[in-house]
Order: sequence, then C-alpha cells, then structure tokens
Amino acid sequence: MDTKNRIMETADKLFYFQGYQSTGINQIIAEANVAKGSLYNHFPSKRELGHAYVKQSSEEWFKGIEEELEAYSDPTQKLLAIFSFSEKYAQINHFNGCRLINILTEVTDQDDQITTMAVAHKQKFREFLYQLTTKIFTNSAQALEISDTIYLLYEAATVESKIFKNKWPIELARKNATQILAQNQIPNNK
Amino acid sequence: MDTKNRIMETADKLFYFQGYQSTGINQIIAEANVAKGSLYNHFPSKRELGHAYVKQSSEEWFKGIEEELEAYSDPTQKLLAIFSFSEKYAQINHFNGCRLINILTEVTDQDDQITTMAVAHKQKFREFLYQLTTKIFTNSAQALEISDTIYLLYEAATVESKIFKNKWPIELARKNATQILAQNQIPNNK
DNA sequence: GTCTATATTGTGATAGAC
DNA sequence: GTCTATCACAATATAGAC
Repeated sequence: MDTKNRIMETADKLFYFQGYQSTGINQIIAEANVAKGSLYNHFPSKRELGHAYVKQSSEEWFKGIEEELEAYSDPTQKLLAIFSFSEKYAQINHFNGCRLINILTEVTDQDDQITTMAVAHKQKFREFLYQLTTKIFTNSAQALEISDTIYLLYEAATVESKIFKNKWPIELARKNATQILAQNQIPNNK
Repeated sequence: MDTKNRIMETADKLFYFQGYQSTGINQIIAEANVAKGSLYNHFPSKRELGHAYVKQSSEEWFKGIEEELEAYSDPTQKLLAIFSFSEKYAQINHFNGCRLINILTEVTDQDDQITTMAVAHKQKFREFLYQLTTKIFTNSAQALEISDTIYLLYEAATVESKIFKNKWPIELARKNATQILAQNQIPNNK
C-alpha cells in the first residue's frame, strides 16, 4: 500500500477509536510507518488530514447505506433497511457511534470546515430519507414529518448504542419506525 | 466567590463550550484568576477536575428536570414536560447539547471514570422515565418499551438540536412522544 | 491555601540532506 | 517523495517560598 493510503487508514482508525483531539501526528506517523516529512507532503496540516478523514467517512457511510438498500425496491422496506445497516455498522465498529457526530463533538469551532462538512453530511442524510418517504406519502408536509422522525430514531439508535455498547437502541428504533410507517401508510378502511 | 468555585465555574464553561481535550489547565487558571498551585491544591489532576465537572453536570441536569416536572402531577404531563426542559436547556446553552454525551465522546477510554459516570447518568435517566411510565402502563414490558422510546426521542432531540443549532428536533420529538402516549394510553372504545 | 518558578514531556510544523 | 533532525510552543504536573 502506498504512503498516502497508509496515512489515511491509520488516521481513520485513530481519529475514530481514540479521538481526533487525543491523536497526535507523531502517533499517526509511527503506526503508519511513515516519516513526518512524508505526512506533511501529502497533508499540509493536521486539520487538512481531518478534512480528508471527514470526507472519506461520509462517502464510505453513504456507500454502505446505498449498498444495503439496493436489495429492496419497495421504499418502505428501503427505509427500514437503514436499521439493518446501522446494526452491521455498529458491530463492525465495536459500537463506537457515528464518525461525523464524534468529530463534530470534538471540534467545537462552528466555523471550522470539519463542522461544516459534518453538518452537511447529516443534512444530506435527512434529504435522502425524505426522498424515499415522498414515494410513500404524497403529502409533502406529512412526508417530511415522518422522514425526520425516522431520522431522529436512526440517530438516537447510533448514539445510544455507542453509550450502552449494545444494540437494543437500534432494535427499538427499528420497531418504532415500522409502526410509524404502518400506521400512516394504509388508511383505516372502516 | 472562593477559589474552588471560581475554578469549577470556569472549567464548566470551557469543558462544555470549548471541549474537555481542547481545554488546558493553563487557560482555566488564567480565566479563573487562580494560580496553578491553587488548582492542584483542590484537584490533584486534570482528570479529577473532569470527574468533578461530570458529577456537577449530572446533578445540575437532574435538578433542572425535577424542577420542571414539579409543576405537573399527571405522569403523562410530567413525561412530556421533559421536552420543555430540553428546550430551555438548549436555549440557555446555545444548542451545545448534553454535557455528559459530549465528554463521553471526547474521552474514548472505556475504563475511565468519566465514561463510567456518564453512562451511569444515562442509565439513571432511563430509570427515571421508566418509573413515570409505569404509573400509566401497568404492563411492565410495555412500559419499558414506551419509556425507552421516549428516552430515544429525548436524546435524539438533544443531539440533533446541537448539530443543526435549531429547536425543530425537540418539537418533533415532543410531537412523537405525545402521539405514542395518546395511542397507548386509552384503549379504543369501539 | 495561594503564589511564582521550573521541570518534563509532547504537540504541530519546518529545514534540508538524499 | 521520503527521510532525519530540529524548531518553537503548549501540555500536565511539581517544588518550594510566603
């Protein structure tokens, strides 16, 4: 593997599992077996490496979600499949939560590009859910309310499964999302 | 105000708004107008100051919740009042989220006392909600499912209002919690 | 208890040889 | 492009005067 990829892989592991602020350049170059000069050749600063990490984290996450949803054609099933992805993601990542939320919490500067990119990622996810939901509910206000509720449930599932190191929040979020979609989808034929 | 309180007040402000890892001892003593020796007289290490911060954050939060709920006697109204508290807390704190979740994300060591205390805080909140919910639903399994769902909604509201710097997640969480309680509370008289 | 001064280690970043 | 060596500065923590 080439130098840049070794740096990125090590940075991803350390930024995510050890924390962005708690991880120094020295540790990254040591574990990636790269000289300090080489790192600064590819990334002019730690912040720029952070930007690359955030960009990659977002892209990989959406890639994973889209692959998971590919298996379904029904929008309701697609919407519920996000919780299956959440469970897989959590298991692979030892219940360490969302890369974007984690770094957003660590970088408190609102004007920092890391913050901007993380918020944009979440906004993109909300819109992704809304697009799926409008295929089920034609009323756009109702669709937005339902898609954002599913968004809240998904996010809570991620954060709380990290806190408790357990998948119960994901299961419960999925159950609630299922009920919400079932309640609203078919009008009561009385 | 005495030295210890000045340290605690400054530490609270900086740990919460600037971040625990991003805040150094030097900045705390400078802004609190205290000498380094004085800080280390009261707190033997930064970690111990962190423990005190977490303990105080948890106590203040529960105090705020309990004061908010005092106004109501009906358990359903009490449960919904947590979202009114959330809104007040968010507004006072400039949508900076939960002190416990934030520091939990920054301190990645699972064995650290800060982590343990933050998880215990969340567990205590879950039990608090469960106790209120059992007053409405006698079936304990159903009560747990409903109380944990409200817990998830509350947590998502806090985290997402921090991300978007907006109260819409709190309003939406409250609306969903209202529906869940209404749907289950009164059996359909057909 | 509070202060000044200092010790020690680690940080992000740079210069220049190869 | 990658390396070694080194910079200036900030981190946590300690020693000892008052």
